[in-house]
Amino acid sequence: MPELPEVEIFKQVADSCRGGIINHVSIADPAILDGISAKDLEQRLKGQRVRSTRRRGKHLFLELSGGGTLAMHFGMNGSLKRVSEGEPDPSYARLQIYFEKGDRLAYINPRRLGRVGLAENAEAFIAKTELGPDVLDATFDSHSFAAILAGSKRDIKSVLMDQALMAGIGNIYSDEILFQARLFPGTVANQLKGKKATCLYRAMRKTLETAINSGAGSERGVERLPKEFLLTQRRPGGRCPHCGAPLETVKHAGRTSYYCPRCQAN
DNA sequence: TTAAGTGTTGCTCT
DNA sequence: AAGAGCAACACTTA
Repeated sequence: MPELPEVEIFKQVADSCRGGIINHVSIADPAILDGISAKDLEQRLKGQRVRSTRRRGKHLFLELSGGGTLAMHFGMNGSLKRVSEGEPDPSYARLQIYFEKGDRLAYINPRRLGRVGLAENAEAFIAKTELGPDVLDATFDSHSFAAILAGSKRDIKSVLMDQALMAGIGNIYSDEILFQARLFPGTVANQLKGKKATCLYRAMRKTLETAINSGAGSERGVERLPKEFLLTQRRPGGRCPHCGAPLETVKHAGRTSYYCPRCQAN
């Protein structure tokens, strides 16, 4: 679930904790830590404040008042929740940041495929991880997007999901974006030039923005998406919201793509 | 009961 | 060098 729209919602959750002084940190599962021990992380966080938050693709950064940035990734599932004092721990809360006021921020990660680490700053983490530009960043315009497509002979679905080329899109939203753009997932990227590339770029931005505004990542997020979204039907037996044809699936690199065989012509 | 499937990423092998 | 296969993990579905 956590692709760009969901992580953007988690960012808003983290923002609501800005300014609070961290009293202590509880790490229920050190396996989700990346490159730092539980003890060191607690030492580094204690007494600090979350000064600001940033997002790049599917990564969330909590920038600390005294330097250092907590870098979070949510894996194939996972979320961030603000928990009030006295409320029980959410299931699968692997790490919790307790604030002096009593509330806390819970990093939830059932499958333990996500990671939390401490970097000097977001830029350093981004460079090390080789993350491409965030697809919703204002500087990532249709020309930058078209240039990436022109430089790849791979299928468009893989290119959209390649975090080193552009960051934020995963299996779910790439299906939705290609559906909105009426493109077959196996279309070769460098065949999408000019108007076609621009059309796909606009579909990408609009789809992600719509998902964020629909409260993606909150509970029942999919049901709150517009009914013309493929995602509302993205399951075995689902039908195209546009023409009613049964959806079909193809596999690329082990990932299942859903598409409408009539609206997304090969 | 068991096995296969799943929203991600990163490694290995070709 | 790009792309396939698989492993990491926990849970759900067939």
